[in-house]
Amino acid sequence: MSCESFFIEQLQKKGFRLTPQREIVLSILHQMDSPASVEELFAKVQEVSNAVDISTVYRTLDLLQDFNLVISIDLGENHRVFKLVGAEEPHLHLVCVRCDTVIGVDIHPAESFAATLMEKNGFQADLTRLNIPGLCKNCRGQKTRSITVNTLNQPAPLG
Amino acid sequence: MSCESFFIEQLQKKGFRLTPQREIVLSILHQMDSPASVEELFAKVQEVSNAVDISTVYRTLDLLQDFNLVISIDLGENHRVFKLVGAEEPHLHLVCVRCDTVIGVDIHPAESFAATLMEKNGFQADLTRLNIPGLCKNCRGQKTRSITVNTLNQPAPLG
DNA sequence: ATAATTATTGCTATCGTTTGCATTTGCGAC
DNA sequence: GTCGCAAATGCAAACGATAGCAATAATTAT
Repeated sequence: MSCESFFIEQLQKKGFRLTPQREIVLSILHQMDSPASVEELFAKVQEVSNAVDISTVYRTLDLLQDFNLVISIDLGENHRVFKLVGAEEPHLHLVCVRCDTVIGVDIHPAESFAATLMEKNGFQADLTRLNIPGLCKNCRGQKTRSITVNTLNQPAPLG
Repeated sequence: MSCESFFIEQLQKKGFRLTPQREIVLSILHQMDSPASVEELFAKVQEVSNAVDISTVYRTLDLLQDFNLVISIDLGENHRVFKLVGAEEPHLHLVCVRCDTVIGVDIHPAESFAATLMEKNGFQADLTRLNIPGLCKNCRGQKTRSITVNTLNQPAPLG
């Protein structure tokens, strides 16, 4: 697969090595159909070989992120998930703060917004790393929220 | 100050208590002129009273976030900073991935973009929690980047 | 003012992630 | 193939952040 061949190519270019551990982690990422936590990924890696250490999984994920083959998404509450993006068009991610679903969407609607930021602030936004928090279609429909959450969502003070 | 009075009001409303520790943390946040890490905040808190535990600082920051008086910004690399926003208009944050500077900007240019997301994806974006990664004016000018970083920033593979 | 109630604290243990280091192993040179 | 070197690994220790819990202290009722 070309995702693997790109990985191998990148490794060789940098003088890094192709190891069984790295192949396993990449293949597991391929199997996932939604972004997965380290815990999930490590569990699946261990099904293949229980000799692989979790620190190697972390290190491989870092490497894949450097290669832009994987992105990580912060779900808040110290919850982070990883997603293989190598084969896809660049896109941004809508992250539901309620159910943690991640939706990849076309990057183009954001480009005029990015242009405004550049014009007004001289800031060059990196839309491929942009994760947008909010409520997905499903969760938006569900209005039953706990009292605690409701009362906390009040307007900010004035001074 | 009205930020403090809002805090006290919110505490009373929920049956929570105003403690010296909470007052200290809030006053330290007031002193900071840029977003600060827990490490920095805790150091300053200890200058006031070294009896305050770091877990209390964490808990107070959580509480202030629930009250929408404080926001936290993920700088990546497991680096998180906190910023007092109680007195400000809601705005979004431009986060420089190079120097970690955080710039607060007006939320309005993002609203048409948010409208597009709602229309196309049924997703209700929360712009007040939106942090946009990219390069700030200063860092955009500096083209001298390490070879490692340059070679890593290559287009994604096709398949 | 005093007592009762219960939120909050500091301490400790724990969890998830990272780092240091000796050992292993991939990979190029021979 | 074998050798040599440096990258990568597994292990264990360290680190930042969190949770449990007994002791403390802020608020309410008396």
